[in-house]
Amino acid sequence: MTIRQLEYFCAVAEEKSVSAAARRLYVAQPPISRQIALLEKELGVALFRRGSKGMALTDAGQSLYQQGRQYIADMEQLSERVRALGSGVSGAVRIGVLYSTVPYALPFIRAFQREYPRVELFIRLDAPQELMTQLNRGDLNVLFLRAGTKEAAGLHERILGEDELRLIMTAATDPAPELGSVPIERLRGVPMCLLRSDDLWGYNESLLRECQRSGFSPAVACQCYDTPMAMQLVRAGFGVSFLPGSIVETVAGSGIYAKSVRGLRERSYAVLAWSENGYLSGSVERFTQFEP
Amino acid sequence: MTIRQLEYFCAVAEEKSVSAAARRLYVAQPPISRQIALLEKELGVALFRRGSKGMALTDAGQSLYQQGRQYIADMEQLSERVRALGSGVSGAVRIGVLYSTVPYALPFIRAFQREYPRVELFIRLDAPQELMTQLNRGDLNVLFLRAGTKEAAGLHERILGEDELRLIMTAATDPAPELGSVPIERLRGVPMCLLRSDDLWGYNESLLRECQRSGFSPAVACQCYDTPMAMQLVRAGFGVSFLPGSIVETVAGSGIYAKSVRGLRERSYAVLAWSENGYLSGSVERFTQFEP
DNA sequence: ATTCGCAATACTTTTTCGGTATATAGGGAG
DNA sequence: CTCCCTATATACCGAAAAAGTATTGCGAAT
Repeated sequence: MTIRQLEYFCAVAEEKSVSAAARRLYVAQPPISRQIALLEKELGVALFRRGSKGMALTDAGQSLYQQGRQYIADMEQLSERVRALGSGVSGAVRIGVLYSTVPYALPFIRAFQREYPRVELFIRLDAPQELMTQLNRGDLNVLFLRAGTKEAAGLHERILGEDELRLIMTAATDPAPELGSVPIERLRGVPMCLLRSDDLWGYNESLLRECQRSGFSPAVACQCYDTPMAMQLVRAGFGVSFLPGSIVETVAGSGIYAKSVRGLRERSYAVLAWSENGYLSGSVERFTQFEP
Repeated sequence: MTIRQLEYFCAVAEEKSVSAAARRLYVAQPPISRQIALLEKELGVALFRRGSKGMALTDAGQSLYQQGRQYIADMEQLSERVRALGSGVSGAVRIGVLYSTVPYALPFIRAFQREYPRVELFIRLDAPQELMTQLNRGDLNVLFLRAGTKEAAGLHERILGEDELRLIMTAATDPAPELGSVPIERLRGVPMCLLRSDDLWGYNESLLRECQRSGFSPAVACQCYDTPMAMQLVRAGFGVSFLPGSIVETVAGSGIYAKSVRGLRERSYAVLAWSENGYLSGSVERFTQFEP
């Protein structure tokens, strides 16, 4: 029993005529007769009562017709679903977002969602180490990260935007209260709350280099693992910290503000990253190539 | 997309290997590769990730596999259902039963039901004219009737059993209270409640003939259309009546009893009848041929 | 680096499927 | 009642598709 036999059969059942069905399907009449006969032989049932005024369904034919039509429709739907999945218009994308990339990630994700509303999106906000672990485990498909000067191993990266590194502080810890921007020399001896640098995608290393070019080493007050914690530390007066410019707006207020650092040329890049090896599903592929 | 392609695909998905699937399906390996490739081309999706350690499903493949297995199972089930319908092990039979054939009909139907429990049975008890109308309209498929000496037109008949015609009466209307059986001459002048004879399958005609052979005409008290009414009339003392022997037991009691009529040679045949022209579904065919 | 295993490709053979021509049956008109 | 018309079934042929055999190509493991 093949799909084609079912289609022929249903056409004949609807037209109540082999000839009419043949015309509708753009084939000759004998093949239809033959396939119907084969189907009947295989099932061991007469599906039609042959009369000179056309073909009428038997009980068995009636049953086959009702279910057969549904069956053919199911097949179409099945193909369509898989096709959609392959082309990326449906499926799922699991996204990991680093806190400081939120200003890039959210508009991107939103635009993608508008374009492909049938793709399920899962979003996880976490620290870079966690995100990487989950990417490698396959629990996440793509990450919004910060790229440093180094190339990350085993990752495809796509730059979404670049930011100036800005100093954030409270009024009490402002190294240059009288100026609109802070000369880098003023950072000498100022306690800083830095994000840990054992991940490849931070900006600490380059920051340290910049300070050393100015002839001093920064005073590290403490290190933390995520941006929100660093913000809390700054707010509590532990010291100052650095953030990419674009994220500053979302965390400013409540006693915290940002200034540029004159002489700090280092910039931070927000990137979309995904695994170099390993398989990308259609929807993930679409996501990585998506242009908002 | 064909069923065969789906089957090949599912086998490969399960074995995670083209070669293993080929062995399982008793075909060579290249056809499997080719059909998979064709399927992928048609759907525009990679269904497998090819590695030297076998084939692994992609997301699209995963989806197709889950639904495809179900789909194939559905096809099997579809075939089976139609086959069953054709062979008569499932389906429906609409049965009309004449009151006086109940002792034959019920055991027959019960035995059929035991043999083919998946066949739906609809049973209607009615007067012969009604039953015939419904048979001709196609509302009923088979009838349990009484056959007279005449052949019924347009009906196949199958004799299920024969009965002596017995006289039923109350003590007050017994024409021969002192005898165990009634000589036919005693019926002279005895009022009778007869079933109407304008149907072909009654026994009135032959009964009248028998009386006339004995030299008298029966005194007709009244005529009715169905056995239960005749019974009520007898019970109420309108007169005596005739019934096939086998039904007498089910209606005896409550003042009514039966006696043989000596000299009445006419017998009544319980028959299973179905339309001569017109199409018989598998289950109806089975029913008509059924031997309890 | 070599070899082994497995999937893909090239090519041949067989089967199946569709097309043309024709036979056959049933119904309606004269 | 006969003829004809319509519609389905059958016969046969050519084309397309599928399976089989042989071979290549690619990765991984030793």
